[in-house]
Amino acid sequence: MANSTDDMLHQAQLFNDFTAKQKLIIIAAIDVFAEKGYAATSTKEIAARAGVAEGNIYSRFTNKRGLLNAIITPVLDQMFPAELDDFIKSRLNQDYMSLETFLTVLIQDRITFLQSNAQIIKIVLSELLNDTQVRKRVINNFTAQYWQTMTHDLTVLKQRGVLVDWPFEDILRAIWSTTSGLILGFLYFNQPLDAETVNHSISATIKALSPK
Amino acid sequence: MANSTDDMLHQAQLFNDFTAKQKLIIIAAIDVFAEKGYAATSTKEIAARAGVAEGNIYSRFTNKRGLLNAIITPVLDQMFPAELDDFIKSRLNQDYMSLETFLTVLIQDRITFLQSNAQIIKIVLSELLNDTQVRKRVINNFTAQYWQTMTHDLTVLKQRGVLVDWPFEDILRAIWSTTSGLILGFLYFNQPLDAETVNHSISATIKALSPK
Amino acid sequence: MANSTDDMLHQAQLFNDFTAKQKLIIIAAIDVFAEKGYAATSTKEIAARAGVAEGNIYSRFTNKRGLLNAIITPVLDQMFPAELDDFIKSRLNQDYMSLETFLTVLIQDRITFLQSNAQIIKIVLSELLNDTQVRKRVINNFTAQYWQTMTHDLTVLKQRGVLVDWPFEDILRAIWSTTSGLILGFLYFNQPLDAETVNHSISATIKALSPK
Amino acid sequence: MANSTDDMLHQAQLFNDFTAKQKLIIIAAIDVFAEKGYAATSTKEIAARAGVAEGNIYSRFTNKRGLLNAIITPVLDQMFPAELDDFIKSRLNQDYMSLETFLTVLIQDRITFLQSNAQIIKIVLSELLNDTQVRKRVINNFTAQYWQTMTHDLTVLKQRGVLVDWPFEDILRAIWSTTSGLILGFLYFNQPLDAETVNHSISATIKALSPK
DNA sequence: AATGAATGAGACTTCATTCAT
DNA sequence: CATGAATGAAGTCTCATTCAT
Repeated sequence: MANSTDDMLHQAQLFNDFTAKQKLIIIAAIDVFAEKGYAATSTKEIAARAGVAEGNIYSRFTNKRGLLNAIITPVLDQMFPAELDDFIKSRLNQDYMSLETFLTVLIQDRITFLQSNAQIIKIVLSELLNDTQVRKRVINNFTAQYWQTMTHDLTVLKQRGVLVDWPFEDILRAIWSTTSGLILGFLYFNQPLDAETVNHSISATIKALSPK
Repeated sequence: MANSTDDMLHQAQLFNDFTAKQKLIIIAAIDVFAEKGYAATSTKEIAARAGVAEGNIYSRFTNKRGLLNAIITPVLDQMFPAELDDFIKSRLNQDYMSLETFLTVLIQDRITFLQSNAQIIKIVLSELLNDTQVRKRVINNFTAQYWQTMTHDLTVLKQRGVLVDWPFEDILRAIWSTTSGLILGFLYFNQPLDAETVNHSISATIKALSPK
Repeated sequence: MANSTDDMLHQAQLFNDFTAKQKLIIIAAIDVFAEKGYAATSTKEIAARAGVAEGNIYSRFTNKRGLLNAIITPVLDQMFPAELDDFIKSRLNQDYMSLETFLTVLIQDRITFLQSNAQIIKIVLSELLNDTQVRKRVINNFTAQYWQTMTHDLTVLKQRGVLVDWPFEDILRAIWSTTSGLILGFLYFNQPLDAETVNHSISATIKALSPK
Repeated sequence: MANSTDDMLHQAQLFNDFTAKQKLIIIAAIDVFAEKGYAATSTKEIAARAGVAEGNIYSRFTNKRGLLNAIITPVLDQMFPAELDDFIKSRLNQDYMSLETFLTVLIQDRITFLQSNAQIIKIVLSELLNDTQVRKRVINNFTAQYWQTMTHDLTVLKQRGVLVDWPFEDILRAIWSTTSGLILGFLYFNQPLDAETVNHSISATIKALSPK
């Protein structure tokens, strides 16, 4: 499946440091990696799809894994942002910030992110399951700053009595399960990602995490 | 990582049609496929880990993919069961069956299933992302009978007013997202799967799917 | 240049631990390595010359360097023997052992050895110049036992007053320079290795190392 | 190992026809060729070590082998000089010229030459073993004029009765074996090249070639 | 049935060389 | 003239699969 125009525009932003030909390689690699998986993809096929000589891959990315890393790194780095959305940041410490607003902004933001990077997300996901190194990077990115930011904010909500008093792990899992379920259905099973569907998921999460 | 004793006992049941030597191959293949992914695993490594000659793989399983299919088929076939748990079946049509009981039994059952087949689930999951054929089989298994069974039961609950009035897709996604999130955390990120954690997930799902 | 019949008989003894097909590979590799050097030889050419599939090289010898090592190891191990020729051993401690006899037996023995392993010697020599690892192995083989054996015997000859009183290094260099010069002329410049030529070299060494 | 200052000064003389940038390439190539051998060296590494673009190699030296030839040619041309040292020339036809003087001057001169061109000598040596073309050039340089000059002078010494009456091949081999043994020990095995060591080698050669 | 040696296509990668800038 | 990106042939090595024993 070829990248959509939107994807290509978005990827153009992610890979600004690369030359035009390098971008061709990256675009092609994203396509094939997302379709068949990293291990089942040959550099020959990538080169052919990019319309360049195979050697280019190695002069720019050192080796096949270097190409993979160049692709997934920017997405990995943005997957668990160190800072929350400005809107949330500005209102969270004010007493009128509801759980509903918090979760809505949070989940919407991540859905937009995941959808914008659909193809790369597929690759990251597949490697997450198969590659210990990638898994470690994800865990690291998660714990490094995101965890602290989130737990800080969740604590505020807990103290205000609008959030269920569970361990943060369970709360975060609930949020991410819903978000991921939505995206995976969209990415792999042609399920819609329209406003109503998203709203149901957000609504489900809000209810799930509200105290009884 | 080697299979646990529980896994091996469970797998012994799944693969009763195979000879002892074939089971050795299957056990070994499950281990390596789950660890590194199908594409990154060589038949030589499987044979070595099983302690048999490489040729044995081909005499019974035709080829590498045949071995994969032999492994994932029984799990695929049970992943979306055509019939619900006896307890649910017996009570669902009675008016005192609560959403809470329904979801608790349903989710508990799938968690038990997924956990019992942890290694194979990893393999199925990875192939789901990378292999169109496997994805089609999953979709097929899902829609064939499970969908009808579930929608029938969910309809009953909806009519009784204890279930939110959303499309079945959204309801099923909510259930499966929670369940999968729990299992994936357990399988890939060393998260616990103890009673409290499971209860929180189930509780979250119940709240999520209850009408306001 | 193909191996001579003598070489092949000799090599059959050196490589007894290998199967027939492995020996074919070794014979072919010796030929090409000796002719063009290790680095300039492709495994494809070796396989073609041996009449086997290229993969065989890797299943038996791990990699290209493994094949080189299999070839040079037995020769390296015999190049600087830990024990001298029986004849020398038996007579050296007797008072009538002359320097002439000592050197004649010693040099003749090494010439026979070097000539019998002509092709492999070429390979060893080339690697000696280009590969630090091989150089270390040679130095190690030299110092491990050969040095002690030789210096012990040379000491006896010195004490008897029939050997020039130089450092052992200089004496050994004189012996090996002559021997090597003879062999290299034979191997690379089509010079003869007949009795008269050898006798002149031995005679030169005897005179060179006799006290004035 | 980088070139010593002496080497660089010496090389500056050998490669006067080249521009500064070309000399940088030559210096770098000498280093790497001497260390790993011609075949195992990439032009990319040479360019990197020289601090120039890879294309420069090709604009002046045509190709990799052209670079090798540019390096070894001046040394090959001087290895077997057509004319002997002035001192020898002037005195050889006089009756008081001793074998001792002859060999001392001759060997000292070659040792100085070989030592001054140590790195290039390593390259020449390695190619001598692996490359038929280089071997032919050496043989040609040897036979072209050096052989005639030497045999002429050796004949004088023979007639005067101060030189052993062997074929010239054997005499020249004795001289060159000793000289080469000295240099090789110095180049590859960290052996000393001090006055005493050299004197022993020269002394050995004199004795070896004196009539009994 | 079982073995694992053998095969050869094809994977990843290197590298001498070219050529547009 | 200088650069180094680009090329693609060729190299090393892997691996699914076959088949003689």
